[in-house]
Amino acid sequence: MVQTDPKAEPAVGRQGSGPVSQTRPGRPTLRDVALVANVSFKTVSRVVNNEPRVAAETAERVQQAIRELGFTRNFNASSLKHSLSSATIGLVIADVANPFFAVIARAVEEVARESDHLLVTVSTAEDAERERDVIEALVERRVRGIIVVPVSHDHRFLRQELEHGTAIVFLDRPPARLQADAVLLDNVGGARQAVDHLLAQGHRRIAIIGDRLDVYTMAERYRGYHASLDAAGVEVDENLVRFGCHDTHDAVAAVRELLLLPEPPTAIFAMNNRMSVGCVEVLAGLDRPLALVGFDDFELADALRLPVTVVSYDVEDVGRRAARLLFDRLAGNRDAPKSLTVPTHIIERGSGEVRPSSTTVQLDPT
Amino acid sequence: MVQTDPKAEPAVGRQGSGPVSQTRPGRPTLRDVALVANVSFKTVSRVVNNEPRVAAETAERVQQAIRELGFTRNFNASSLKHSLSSATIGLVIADVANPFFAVIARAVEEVARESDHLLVTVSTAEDAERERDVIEALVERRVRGIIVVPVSHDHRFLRQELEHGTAIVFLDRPPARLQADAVLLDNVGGARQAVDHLLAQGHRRIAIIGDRLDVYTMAERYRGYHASLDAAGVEVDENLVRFGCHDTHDAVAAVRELLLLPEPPTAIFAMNNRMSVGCVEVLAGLDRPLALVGFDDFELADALRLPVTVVSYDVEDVGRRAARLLFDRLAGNRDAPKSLTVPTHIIERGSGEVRPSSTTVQLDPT
DNA sequence: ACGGATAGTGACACCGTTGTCAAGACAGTT
DNA sequence: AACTGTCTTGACAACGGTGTCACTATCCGT
Repeated sequence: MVQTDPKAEPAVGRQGSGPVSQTRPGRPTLRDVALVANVSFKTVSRVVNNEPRVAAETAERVQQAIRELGFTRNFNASSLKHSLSSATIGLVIADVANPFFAVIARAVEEVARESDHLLVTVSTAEDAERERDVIEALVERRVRGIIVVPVSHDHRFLRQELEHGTAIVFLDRPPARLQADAVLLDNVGGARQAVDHLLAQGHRRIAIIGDRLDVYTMAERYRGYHASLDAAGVEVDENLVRFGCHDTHDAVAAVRELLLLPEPPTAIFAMNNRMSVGCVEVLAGLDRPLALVGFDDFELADALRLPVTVVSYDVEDVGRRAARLLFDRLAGNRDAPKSLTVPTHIIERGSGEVRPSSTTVQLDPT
Repeated sequence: MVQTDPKAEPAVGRQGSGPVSQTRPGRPTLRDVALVANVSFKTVSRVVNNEPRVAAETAERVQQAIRELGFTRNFNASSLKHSLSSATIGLVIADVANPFFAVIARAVEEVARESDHLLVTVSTAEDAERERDVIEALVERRVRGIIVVPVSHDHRFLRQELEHGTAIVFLDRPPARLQADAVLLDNVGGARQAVDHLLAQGHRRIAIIGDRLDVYTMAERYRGYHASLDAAGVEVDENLVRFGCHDTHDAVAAVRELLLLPEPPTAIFAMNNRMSVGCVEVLAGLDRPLALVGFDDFELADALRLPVTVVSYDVEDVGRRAARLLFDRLAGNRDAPKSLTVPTHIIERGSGEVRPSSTTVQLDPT
């Protein structure tokens, strides 16, 4: 039972009947199994990979040893050999806790699983430096492909990766200074729909609340806002334009400020789901609510005190398409980079159909 | 300058001034870089790892070659060498798109990032077989640790993994037939708080809606429900007990059924955030709403037509603690398995403070 | 009885990297 | 000039697997 042989022999006695106590830390390898089963490690490899040319009796003995030692193949080592890297893809997003990204993550993971790949999800927190770092980390791990919601404005550093065979698909925002696949939304069109809708209700003082303008989607949606107002001959009042709101909390503050203006808006266009939620928290407390249309649908939007009219689109589909594009590349597709645009549509729930009130809205400034 | 050695030479000409066109597919290796920089591959390895003993001029030449070829170290190969596997941990959850899990994922990723680890997130969809499969896949990739929200009721298959050095922490639900670390909620206590609260408002017919009873958290919360009613001397009416609701949709159906009972409930205890949302969707449409207390807080719960009273707890903290426990193990802690229980508290928002109505509630059965 | 096919197995090189060791160059000592 | 030490570099063996090939034993047909 107790062995004193100081040499490389693993802690296996094999003269008892009970399970062997694995003294040595670390995982058993093919060689350890081979020693126990009394075959060469190559034969163990054959058994592990279900290769045909193994005698049934030998295979059984090997299986027994595998169970006994709790052997599991080292996937990294085997993929090292045939150089096709770990069956893994990467997803680079801003923040998993944001429902938009969470749904994307689920869709991508689902497609990945269909192709027997694992998904590594990493967050950038909208930081360009972190973006480079995490992509670097993924490349070092030799993921086969990366789906990225980009932050930085220069993706030339990815050109060599593409040439080396890593598939890269951009999601929600296009690549900058790089030719690559992308799945985007009709941001301009969606924003136009939103603002057109508010204009049609008679609104003229339409505020807009969003994140930093250097985020691609924000810029695009702002373009749509502009285009809609321009087409209607309504001048943009810079006082009603509020960028730089990063989260719900910022949006709440922005709405409060808007309401305290000498000439407050009668409607708000919230540029993403975070902004919408912030708006709702304030607007729900008002007697005579402002009109609100938000970009992005979100759960419970219809169960709120003020059910929110939104510009919606199939988020799951966005993720799925990006993942499909990626696996298409991995399967060998060498066509020129493709860019898909997913359409948007408006869902009327009430908040967007509020008419402008003649009297100025009151807010208790707390 | 030009070398004509027919052997092992990669597709690199090096007689021009412009960037070298990489004809050969596949990634450059240390050897490729070495060939270009005219040093041994070991020297390149030194440069890549910032080892001290390299002449400045040599290092510069190597760096140049690295940039030129777009070389990136193969992390899998290096971790193969020193046998401490890829700096990666795994997170096994039911579904990333569920806000509870999304927040957990973010918290875990954050802690992982602090320790320079990547996070692989995989979903089980509450399927025990998939649980085994994905854990197997993670182990094959030699993740250093796994945080798992378990589904199956027998985790003995993980014992050998633990012995082999893979850290495993259970989250939200305890391990079955295995000694391992866990971070849990005070499910019984939380449920008691919820039902006690409803009893205090005068309710006696308190319905309960939840997922399958074989999910640990459901069973525990049901115990709390029972305990509370028992203590108050109220008999449990089986008609008011609705299990097997997997999603929001199922919950909606369950509430509809409850309302059509000859003796409908005056209050509902929703056993998780999915159930609460389902309840809200129905209750918000009623003239005289039933009382509702939900387990799990959720975004916008306070902006709903019927602001929802919930049993809350710090979800982020749950994830963080699990991750800390994991990295603590990876750092070498060999203490006996620990089990943490995160406390819960009630947040009153209105729905839980509705008094029982004397008249029977009416529902238009659509 | 003999050549050839085939089943079963092992030896060995190799994947891309790091650790170990040794060797060459050069400076400073004695 | 010989010796020591430091700096710089390369050869070579791992790490844990897989692919290739060669070898033995058996089986078949003639």
